[in-house]
Amino acid sequence: MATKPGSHSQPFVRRLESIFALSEEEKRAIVDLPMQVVELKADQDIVREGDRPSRCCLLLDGVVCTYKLTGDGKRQIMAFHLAGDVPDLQSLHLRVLDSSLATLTPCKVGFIRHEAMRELYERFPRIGDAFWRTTLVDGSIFREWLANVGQRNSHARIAHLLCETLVRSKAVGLATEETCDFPITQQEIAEATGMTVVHANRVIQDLRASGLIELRQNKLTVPDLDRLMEAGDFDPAYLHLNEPQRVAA
Amino acid sequence: MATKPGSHSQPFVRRLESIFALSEEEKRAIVDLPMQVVELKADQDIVREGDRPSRCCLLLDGVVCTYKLTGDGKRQIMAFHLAGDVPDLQSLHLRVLDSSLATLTPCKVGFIRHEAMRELYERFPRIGDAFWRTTLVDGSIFREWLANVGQRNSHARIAHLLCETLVRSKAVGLATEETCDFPITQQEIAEATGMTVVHANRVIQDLRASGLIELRQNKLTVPDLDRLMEAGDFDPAYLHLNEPQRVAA
DNA sequence: CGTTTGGTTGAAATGTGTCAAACTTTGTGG
DNA sequence: CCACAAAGTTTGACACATTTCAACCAAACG
Repeated sequence: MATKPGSHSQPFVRRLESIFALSEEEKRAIVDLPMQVVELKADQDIVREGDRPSRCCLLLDGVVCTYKLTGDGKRQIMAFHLAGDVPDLQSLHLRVLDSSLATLTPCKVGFIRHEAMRELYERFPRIGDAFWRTTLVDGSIFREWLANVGQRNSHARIAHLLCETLVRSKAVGLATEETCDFPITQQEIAEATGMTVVHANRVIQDLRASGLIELRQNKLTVPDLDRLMEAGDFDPAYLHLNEPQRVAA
Repeated sequence: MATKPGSHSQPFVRRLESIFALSEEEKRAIVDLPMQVVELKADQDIVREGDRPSRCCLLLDGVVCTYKLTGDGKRQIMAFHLAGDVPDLQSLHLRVLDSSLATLTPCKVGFIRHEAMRELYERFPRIGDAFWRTTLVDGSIFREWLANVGQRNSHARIAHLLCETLVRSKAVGLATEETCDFPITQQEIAEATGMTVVHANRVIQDLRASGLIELRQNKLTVPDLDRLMEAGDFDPAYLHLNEPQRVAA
């Protein structure tokens, strides 16, 4: 529960660097952000729709999801977040949260006060651009998920989700060539892809049977990513990884 | 095709004001943005996925949609845009477009060079905040659409879409109490809600039959918005309209 | 170990898609 | 201003993907 700077926010820097080029000075300023580090159990809400938080949540370890509940109690998972993500960065400019945030695994998170974030990006405008850009990448991912759920059949939907998870894990150094952690239940896969657990289960079995994936014990292995990408109609462009940036000022 | 400032961008100011408080000086600076005004026919692409534009598109009149095509040629419409929107504002920070933009009606658009936008918000940081905020509101809408398509049944999906259109139209002064323009075909409704035209048609007939909507000749009338909101599980919070802002500096 | 959580299975019900045709409105050129 | 074409809407019959419900099994865990 200590409020102190330190090497905690290293994953944050790594994540920003996966989509934006930062100078040493900028990285140092980010690492020095004061934050309150907290350990959380699995399946706990961090913030809820309707809250008006005064701080952002930096995920340091574990997996978190953004979700909404519909009127009749069904849950749509809108994003899975990995270490280094700030899933509610948008709360800097949107007073009231429009979705909730929950842990899926035990997590370590750092809470950073909005003022600290604002001071940081006012002092370093390029960090402001980097923050803006990450929220835009998040938006791009929501669009892709919308297309995924709206237009693709159940097999492609799940294949697409698995591709994304592996590619993003690799981008932040959380995966080997063909394997990454996958501590996500079939129930949660179903909620992310807009189908029933029962159906998600049958689809996963099909994907396994066709040799596209191995998925067990919280591990995802993709022996042939190209083939899974084909099956999931997956093109990583929407992740906006490693696009050349404007040169630092 | 004139490159000139003028009163064209008035809708833009109105749109920004619907979610952000601007000073007179800031408004003037926005209205003075140099832009190239162009008239477009219906059903034309403005920019395409994969493009690397050097300018943004400000919609001055008409209706535009953001969409993606999946591998097998199906189209997901991800947003409808009204006068005052800048549907590709994100291109300021995302080099490569991840979705396409097409007119649905004849349109008047103003193209504004990225440099001009950047100069503007570097000179007026609060305008930068306003821009950032509009992209965040867009993101919030994508999330809601994701929940809509992923979790709600077909009747609620369409009811929700119609609620949103009416509420947003009202917010920018494009609607009376219960009626707004609706120059959107059933095919397009279907593509926005992830169903077939045939099914969308049957649902619309149901909604008409239960007296929830009148929808014909490019006009949408909602005699009892509360009832339609109920049917569509619609809560306008995600539009982030008129939230109190931080006071101008 | 027993209990809980997550995964798997089967059979039946149903919402939505498909296909193909007809109808209606809108727009356009003669 | 009519006639025609094009675009959009509506209909019916049928196929099928997905949900529902209910039970069972397997793994994880204190």
